[in-house]
Amino acid sequence: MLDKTYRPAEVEEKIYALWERSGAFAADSASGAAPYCIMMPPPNVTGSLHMGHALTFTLQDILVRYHRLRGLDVLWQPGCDHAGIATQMVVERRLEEQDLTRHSLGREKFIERVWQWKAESGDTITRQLRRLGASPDWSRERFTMDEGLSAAVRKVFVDLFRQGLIYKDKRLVNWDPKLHTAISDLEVEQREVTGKMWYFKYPVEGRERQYLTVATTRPETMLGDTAVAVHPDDGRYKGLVGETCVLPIVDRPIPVIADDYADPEKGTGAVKITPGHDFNDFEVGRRHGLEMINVLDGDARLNDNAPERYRGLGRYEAREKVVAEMESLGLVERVEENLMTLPYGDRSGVVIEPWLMDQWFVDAKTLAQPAIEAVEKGDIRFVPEAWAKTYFEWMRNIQPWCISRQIWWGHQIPAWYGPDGEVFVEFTEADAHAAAEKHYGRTVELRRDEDVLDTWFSSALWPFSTLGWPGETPELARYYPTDVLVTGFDIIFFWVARMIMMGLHLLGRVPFRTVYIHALVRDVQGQKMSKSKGNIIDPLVLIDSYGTDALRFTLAALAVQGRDIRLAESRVEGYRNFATKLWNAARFCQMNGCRPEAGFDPASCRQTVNRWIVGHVVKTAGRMVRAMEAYKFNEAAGALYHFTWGTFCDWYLEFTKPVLQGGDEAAKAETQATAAWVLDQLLHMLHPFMPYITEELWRQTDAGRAGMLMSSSWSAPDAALVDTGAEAEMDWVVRLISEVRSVRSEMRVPPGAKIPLLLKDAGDAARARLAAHGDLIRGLARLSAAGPADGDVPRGAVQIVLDEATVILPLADVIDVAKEKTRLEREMARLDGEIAKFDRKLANDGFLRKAPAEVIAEQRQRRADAAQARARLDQAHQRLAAL
RNA sequence: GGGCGCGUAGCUCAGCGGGAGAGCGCUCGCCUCACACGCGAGAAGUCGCUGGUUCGAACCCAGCCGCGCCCA
Repeated sequence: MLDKTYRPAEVEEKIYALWERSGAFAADSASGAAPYCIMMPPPNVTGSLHMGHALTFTLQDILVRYHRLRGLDVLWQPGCDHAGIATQMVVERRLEEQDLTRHSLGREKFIERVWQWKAESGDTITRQLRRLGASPDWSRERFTMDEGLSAAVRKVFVDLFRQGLIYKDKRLVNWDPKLHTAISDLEVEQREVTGKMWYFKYPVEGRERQYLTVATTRPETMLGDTAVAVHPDDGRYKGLVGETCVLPIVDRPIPVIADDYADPEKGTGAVKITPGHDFNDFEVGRRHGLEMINVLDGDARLNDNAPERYRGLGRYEAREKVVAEMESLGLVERVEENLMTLPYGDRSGVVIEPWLMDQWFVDAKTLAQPAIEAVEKGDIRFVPEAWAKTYFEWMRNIQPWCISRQIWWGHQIPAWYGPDGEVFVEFTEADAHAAAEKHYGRTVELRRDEDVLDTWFSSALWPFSTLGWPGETPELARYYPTDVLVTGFDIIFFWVARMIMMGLHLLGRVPFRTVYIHALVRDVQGQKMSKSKGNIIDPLVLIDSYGTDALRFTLAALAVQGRDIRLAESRVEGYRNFATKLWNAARFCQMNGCRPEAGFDPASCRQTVNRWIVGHVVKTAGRMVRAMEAYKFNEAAGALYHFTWGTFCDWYLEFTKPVLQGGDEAAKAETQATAAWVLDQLLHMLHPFMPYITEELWRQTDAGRAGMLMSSSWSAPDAALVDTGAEAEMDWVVRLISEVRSVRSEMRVPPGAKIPLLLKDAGDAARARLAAHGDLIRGLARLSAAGPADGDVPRGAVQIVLDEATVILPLADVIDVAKEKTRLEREMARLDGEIAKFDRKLANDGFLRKAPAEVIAEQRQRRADAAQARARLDQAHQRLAAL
């Protein structure tokens, strides 16, 4: 016998172990079934489970469990990402505690420490994924730093280099002065801050007391100025173009140049140009062949290119000193408050410096072209479709991708330099030596490039490197292209776009056919969850309180396309209650001998209630399947929730009570088998959403079952099983009972009191229905008797209109005739309003001419129904008045 | 500045051309033999504003107001 409540903590661990041990997660590439593959977005090894993970992995697990049940050979490929910068930061912080730095340790020892750390705590996230009930093929787990995946990275680097798609270039990059590495544009966060705008006067050479005023938010960079630019059409400065300014403090002559970049509307219209420290200025510098002076070092301190008294100062100290000095020179015109955006490193949180240096780049523009076309042609579909726009927007304006990082943890770039700086990009060191020997005609010392690659470079290969590429493995042939990629919009650029580019370029085929983009999980106020705000909801805490299934169901029910999820704990609690409800429905079935019957055919049901519930199962299954195919998780969850609670529990199980306790053995046996079948269908349909409780119920409701629920198979029952007659009949019963209950409650009839019911003016169908379902109507409406009214209507009765019939409840003791009259009058007035509305519509010539015939017919029917009800109410009213 | 999205019941949100819905909360009544993590009944909304298209608009279009996100 099942316990009274479901206790997830006692079930989940046990069930997960059963699943995993059985091998049910594993893909079977030898099976004859069609393949279905999802690549798990690899979480950081350093990571621990947060709400975003909970959502994305829940949705993926729903998809893979659903497709397994549908009989497909499912591969959900798991693994972790080495997360270069993040992981290195964690390990460095740990070293700090022991007064060590990575430099004191040396590269090799440091890398050892990182691997050590990964071995100790790298499985935290995968352990937590197991608690979520995730069912990937763990036997195929991969790590981006695995030898196989690393070899793929080296091969891609070498190939792209030879194709000219990877190159080394001296450009301005985003330099993180705290982490001492370049980062890509995407790793830079633009934050709005209030700063100052200083207006500096630069003296014009050879013109006494004449100045050009330039505005700057970063005074310290003036030490690297190499020009002042004005707009070519700006009349104010016409005569100055070609002249020379004397850069104050530095005393360097710099030209006044004409360039469109200078905006006459902004500031003074004259702008200082620092090509070494500003992206826009860099372009201006290129156009005019300006000198590019770098005045900062890797710590963002002033270097030897600055005047001696500035050297070694931090950028902010230098700023103060420059301002002070300009002031003492009388060259500060004014200072204003200024709202501006500053670039911050997303990991370090410090202001990024544009810094001129040699870095490796991917020619993203070339790779983007086919990737854009793939989405345009529909080879890849975004769900919701709107995200394709975001994708196009970025892809069409894509910049060279800076892929080198000045850190140690990651894939070291396979490039070696000869004594004269000649570069040899090769798959191995031996190859590099061979190439160098060929080049120089002798053996030379080679120095390997110190840098490692952006982590996203290896993630971009994930959909095929995990399948054994560049080897031609059976897995690659079978599972690539994968079916769907499930992820958040925040990494469309970081990851999705790059996988598409790499997949198309290297394999000639898209990596996935569909990209499902889900929402962000926010708190109830709609705030993004973050540690600093302290509004984090820990999924593991929710799991501890309410069970994994409740959390999963909540996330699915809230996963509406195109809208962020505001997570309130009360929702999780509500779905925990739902799990308990399901549990108790199963308990009821069990207590009443409803055991699954082998070979049960729902089409063979004779009992109306059973034919009715079977039809509902069919409809629910249809809704669920359609929703799943459209990635409308909320609709699938909603359909299952409403059927389970609102139909199966609220009505069907109540309907079965008289039968199950009655003496008609045939009806009883059929009902037991049907109830068991319905529950069985429910367990299958709910399993992807609530895997633990459904699996546990599967085990407990029938000891004789052969396998596990997760490995069983399910297909939607035949649509032909819907019996519209049974539907109309039971719908009538439901309406009758609901009406009676409503009146009882309104009239304050004590819940325990049994009252008689009479049905007046009923047609044959209604009379038959009342007779057929008398037992359950009496039980659920708490009636002493229910039968047709043949004689006069008793005095002091409440009257309810039900289609053509009137339901009479003689309640002489409790009824207040005046109040009852008012109630009927209110109801009649409401119907009059409705009828008038229909009449207006039906009198409208335009409506009759242009509206579809079925809409007109429907309006006519509804008018007729309303009129009938109105007439019955009128009769009821007259009967009351006659009292 | 450019782009995207959102304003529907107290809260969180479905619905996106022909009858205003759900969950939570609230009110009333019930320990009714599966379930009080429950059962039954109910109250509650000029569907942001203004105009347009249409026989018909919460739904389509335009403008406005408010909010959010992304990119410069």
